Amino acid sequence: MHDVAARAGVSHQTVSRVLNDFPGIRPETRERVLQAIRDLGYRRNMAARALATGRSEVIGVIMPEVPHFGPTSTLYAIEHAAKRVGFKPLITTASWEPSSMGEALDFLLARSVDALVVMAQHPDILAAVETTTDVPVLYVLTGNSHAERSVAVDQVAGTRLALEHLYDLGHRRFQHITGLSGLTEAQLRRDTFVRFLEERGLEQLPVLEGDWSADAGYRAGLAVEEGVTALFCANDPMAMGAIHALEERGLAVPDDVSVVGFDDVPESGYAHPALTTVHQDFTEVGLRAVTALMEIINGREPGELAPVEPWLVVRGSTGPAPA
Amino acid sequence: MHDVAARAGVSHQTVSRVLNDFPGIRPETRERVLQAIRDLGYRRNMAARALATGRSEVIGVIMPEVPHFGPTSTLYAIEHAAKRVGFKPLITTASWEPSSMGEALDFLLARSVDALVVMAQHPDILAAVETTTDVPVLYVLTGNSHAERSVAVDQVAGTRLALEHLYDLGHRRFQHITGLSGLTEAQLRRDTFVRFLEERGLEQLPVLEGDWSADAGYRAGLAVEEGVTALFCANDPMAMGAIHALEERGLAVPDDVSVVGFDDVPESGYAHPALTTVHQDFTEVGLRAVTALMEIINGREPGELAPVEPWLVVRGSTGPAPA
DNA sequence: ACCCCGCATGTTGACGATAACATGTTGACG
DNA sequence: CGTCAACATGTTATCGTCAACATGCGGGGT
Repeated sequence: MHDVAARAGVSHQTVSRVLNDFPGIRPETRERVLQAIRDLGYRRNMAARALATGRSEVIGVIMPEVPHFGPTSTLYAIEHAAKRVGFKPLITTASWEPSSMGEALDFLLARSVDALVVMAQHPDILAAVETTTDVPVLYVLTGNSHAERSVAVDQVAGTRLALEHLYDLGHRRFQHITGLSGLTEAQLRRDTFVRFLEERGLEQLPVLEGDWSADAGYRAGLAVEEGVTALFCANDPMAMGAIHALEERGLAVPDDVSVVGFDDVPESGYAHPALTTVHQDFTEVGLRAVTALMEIINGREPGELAPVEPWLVVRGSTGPAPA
Repeated sequence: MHDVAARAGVSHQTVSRVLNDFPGIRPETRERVLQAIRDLGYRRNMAARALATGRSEVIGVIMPEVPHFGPTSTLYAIEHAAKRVGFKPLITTASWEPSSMGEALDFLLARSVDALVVMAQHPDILAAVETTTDVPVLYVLTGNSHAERSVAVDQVAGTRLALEHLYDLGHRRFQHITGLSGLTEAQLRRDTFVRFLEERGLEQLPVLEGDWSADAGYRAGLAVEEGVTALFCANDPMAMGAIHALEERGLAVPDDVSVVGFDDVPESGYAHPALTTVHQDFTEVGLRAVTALMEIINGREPGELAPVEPWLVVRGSTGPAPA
């Protein structure tokens, strides 16, 4: 910066002002500085800037350890939204063990991130984070729990859309393949499933434990009970695995069993049969998250953090209940 | 840091030494400092550290703008490998326009990243990057071009595995659905496809343009020529889309047409029919990339950057050529 | 008893930017 | 013609850390 100042024949402070778009710089001076910057290929050192200002224009993002569709899509959405306001995400993964979460936090906070996005998949850690720091924190992908500080797709609504669709088609014997045990979204879908059956007075068959993977879906599909006609899967890959298993067992989809997934991954329209699924708009989630964080960073109150509404995409994997 | 020093009754420099594991500190003193750190919940300011040392323990990663399986898997692999050596990835996306790439570079270099991973999907930008900076740069996912500074799965080998498999099954009429035009990996798979047909003296039918998406695969599948019995798709989602299209046209897979994908996404084993595909070990790519970068950062020569070998996973979507 | 050496720790000055305050230069106005 | 804003720019201190050098202290060799 000093060199730039010398070359432009001004003080380093003037260079700083040009860089930060301060008012009250003669256009001619500004041009001289900009030219010097170009000539020298100067790039400002953000570490120094961060030290002086306490801001870094970086958003810390804590991701789950396994790269599933939801988190990665959201990450991309955050990146794109953040880029437009000059921020970038600094990524770290953490499991839900407190030590892992603690390390992730330490790392990000030590780098003086301006905000934190926690893709908190486990309820226990939520509180722990907030007490550790005064950096604005937003939870993402937590269903609609922690509504105060969370941006998420409404899991309860999504689950109900799927189940009502099946119910309306005449199905009365339901089973559910869960997401990875302990994660808030998996738990919300599961709880809503159980409650739905209760409300309608339907038989509670055992819930099948999954972990989001197509492999788990396949295994669970092998364990689906006889007589079940409606299978609600906590995500699309598990639905694909389950369909594969059902067909191996001689059960046709949707003639014998209707299957619904969750996420609407881009391939789901081309599965066989094409998958009926709940669409989640992760782009919107990322956008709202970044928008809200910017409000907080700039000292304004973020608007209402309404849950993002999912919608049902009906395709070939669901049909009327067999007689 | 000053507060910690005061509380432990030492100078701030001693605190610094403890933090950085310098030798020659009395165990008792070290313990006192550590206790003070714990008491005060002190966290060191990496911006200041970065300013003083010029190192940040951050790896800049430039990703393509669209979150496909390969880049995201690799990103995760990089994150996991980097975490073990105390680094984290700072993410930015860029298209292959020079301005976009330039912005991404400026952002990352301004933050004094210690190394750069470029998921360079376009050959033109490769050179541009290197002249801009003296930070160690590694290209990832570039096929086996730029072997000097690149870690990648051997695209030529992978493509040949797929094509030889089909050839050995008796297929003689091939078509190819490409990845997004202009990207190095798509180009390598395409070039290798064309060369393979030349070598075997097979008819060159038009190459079908895709963009990695299942939608594009579906559209291309509708355009597959009559009489084609072997379809090589540049990735798995396009293969799924294409299979869907073929079956809509009354062509059975694999009885009429054999289809091979690329990537081995976790769902491909549960597609219908299960997809024969080329497995790419992105975890290995990420690991090798980080390992090599650490060598360079620490002033050692990185070992040979051998391409990662892909392998073929044969499943139900390929079979003998029809008579 | 003296010297010198090595260990453990303290002191000072970067690093590269911003913030707060200080200065110089115009031009309008009484 | 002198005064005082308002504007444009310069000067100095500061952010939190590390590196280089300085210091104090105890002990072994002669």
